[in-house]
Amino acid sequence: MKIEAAVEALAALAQESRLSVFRLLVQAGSEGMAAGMLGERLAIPPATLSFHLKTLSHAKLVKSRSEGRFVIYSANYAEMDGLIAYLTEHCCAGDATQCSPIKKC
Amino acid sequence: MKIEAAVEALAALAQESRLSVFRLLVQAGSEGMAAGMLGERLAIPPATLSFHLKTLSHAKLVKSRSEGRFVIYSANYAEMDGLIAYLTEHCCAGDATQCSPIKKC
DNA sequence: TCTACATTTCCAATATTATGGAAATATTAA
DNA sequence: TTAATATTTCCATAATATTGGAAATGTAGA
Repeated sequence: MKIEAAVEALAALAQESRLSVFRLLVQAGSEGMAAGMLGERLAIPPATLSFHLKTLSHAKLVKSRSEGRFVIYSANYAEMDGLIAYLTEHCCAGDATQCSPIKKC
Repeated sequence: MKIEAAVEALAALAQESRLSVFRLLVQAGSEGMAAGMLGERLAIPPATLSFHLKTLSHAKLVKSRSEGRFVIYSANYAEMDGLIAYLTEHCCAGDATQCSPIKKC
């Protein structure tokens, strides 16, 4: 992952509504969750939610698929994996033992 | 770590200059690096750098100490640890094996 | 086709963030 | 004390992000 992609992923997650959406999608697992359900659960109006989902999609942190008139969003674990790997590699370098995921090994 | 702190840490890192500063401080290790050296290495004007360092400090991602007329900044590994742990716990939950730091174990 | 519903786009208002010159502050050395 | 250097604060400007109502788009069922 390049620094530009890392910045974009970090920015996508650096907003409480979006981080909440992402967490909910992680909980939802691979089945994902419809946009409307996300909005209902988090009390976010449709237009606002759509804006945030677009931001997360553009950062590749979520995927979407259509099912009838529903749009089902799901977390993209691969991209999150990439982000965590980036942070672990570039932001713990030289002192990697201090970062918890590695410390656990 | 609460969601508010996670958002603040993510926001602090979600800007290329600041992420570069943090990476440089990680490389610098516990000795840290003077503000002026950071600005020189990254070609960031003093006022701009000071603004970004304040943002990183407020998010607790960097610490600073004075040495004479220099202010030495250093990475706060503990907070980065906390952020990575938060992301690993809340953003990979239920499917934790898909996140690389754990996959490596 | 018509109606209902899900979601997105459009748009404008508001809020937040980023930038950097200039002045202020702080420290050291002469 | 004075001059030099390091950093921060002040400030105005510009850029970007957030919000959500209303209209548009797309889909399913009657």
